[in-house]
Amino acid sequence: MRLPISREPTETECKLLAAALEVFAEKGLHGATTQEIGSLAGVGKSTLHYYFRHKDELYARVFEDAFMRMAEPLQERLRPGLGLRDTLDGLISYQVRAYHEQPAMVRLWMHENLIGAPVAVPMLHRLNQLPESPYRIFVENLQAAVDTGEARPLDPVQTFVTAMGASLFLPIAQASMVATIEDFGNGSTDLDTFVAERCEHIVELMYRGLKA
Amino acid sequence: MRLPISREPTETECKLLAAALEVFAEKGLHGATTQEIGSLAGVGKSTLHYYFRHKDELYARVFEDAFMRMAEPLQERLRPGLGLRDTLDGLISYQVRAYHEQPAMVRLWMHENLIGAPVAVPMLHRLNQLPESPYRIFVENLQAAVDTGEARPLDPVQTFVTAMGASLFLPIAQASMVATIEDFGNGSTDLDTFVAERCEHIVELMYRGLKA
DNA sequence: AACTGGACTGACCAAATGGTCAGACCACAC
DNA sequence: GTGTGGTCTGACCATTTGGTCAGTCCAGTT
Repeated sequence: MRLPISREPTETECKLLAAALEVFAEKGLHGATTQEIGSLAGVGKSTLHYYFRHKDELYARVFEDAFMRMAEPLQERLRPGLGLRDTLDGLISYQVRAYHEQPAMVRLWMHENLIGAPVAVPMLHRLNQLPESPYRIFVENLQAAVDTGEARPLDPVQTFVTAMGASLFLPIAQASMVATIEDFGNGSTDLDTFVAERCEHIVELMYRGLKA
Repeated sequence: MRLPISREPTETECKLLAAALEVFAEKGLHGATTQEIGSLAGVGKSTLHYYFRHKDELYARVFEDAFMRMAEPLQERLRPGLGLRDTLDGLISYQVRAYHEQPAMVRLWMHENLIGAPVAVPMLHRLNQLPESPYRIFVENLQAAVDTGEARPLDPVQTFVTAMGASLFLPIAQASMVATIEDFGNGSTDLDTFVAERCEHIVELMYRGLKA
């Protein structure tokens, strides 16, 4: 009867977390049903409520896990002291590739944004407080590039938002954008090669646009 | 008893469409309830089903109306023959401002993307077929700039995606991004001034990044 | 064998969902 | 007055929802 607290997660628990990630990413917090998550994990929905009292608690747990799993590799790529181009490349190349390969993460985050980001906003504030926050380092490296004269004067926060948008927009709006790529692209390019070319395109565009 | 077909829309019908836009933008097709839309319009949900047989039909109608209302002004701004900078500015300035002022449209479109864009994709294909499609003109103007040597060689479709992402990302991910702006911004800037500066920032960045 | 406690479930509940339908209401025509 | 036809609604229905709960099952301990 007691709820399990802080111990090695059961195999069932892991299956539930994996199933929940999939279903929450597909349908969002409100669209997902505990029934469907349970079935996908191979258990009844009662078992879900046994491990995670409420849907919201499971959701918060899933989102935090997924978010940290995506943000961690950024910390290796974005080191303090990197030059303008390496800083841009560190953020953009990783995000373009990672989110293309794991579209579930983008979907999960978009659903989260559409309900007001109740889990993401506190997480971001906590993360950005730390000196090793990759986003903080990106902004600080940009500011340093401005100070040393490598980059022209610019608002590093604006540039951060632009870099994020350029990297994430394709997976975010994939359903709509693929239609346009089909209409205007040279026809032979499939989505995978388009994404592969995308890293170089964004980094080159932004580097040229930012350098002094 | 008969369903009304092709006549001047009743006042109630207009109220329902306006209410539906608001609720669909907030909660998406599946999250919205006919009950809530009806109440917001000041009628019972039976009235909604009287005018629009099914929720899906109302949704498709609302989305198509809203999409065309947003795309139309672009046709005035994006004319064939514009130079590189004017083409960039035509798309970006309008979208940054319009979607900041009407965040409901972005939300509606994001929800639509998350369910696979069943209404948007056919619409886009239809729109892009036309020679006066603003997206087509944007891409063609970019290609022309490359051909005349005003711009360096580049893939105009990649550039289109980048321009869309840079313009739309802030309203798309507002809930999360505002947190980061608060953490790293200079503190005094509120969202409105950040958005105002955003147009110039993106256009300048992309123009410098694209020109030969 | 008897007991314990965690893992798990089927049956159940109140609430909410999209949708239906018979009929009320009302301005207008005859 | 007596229709008529469009507008609108309350009551209703089958289904699904998140969540509860009593109780089953079973490995380990004594």
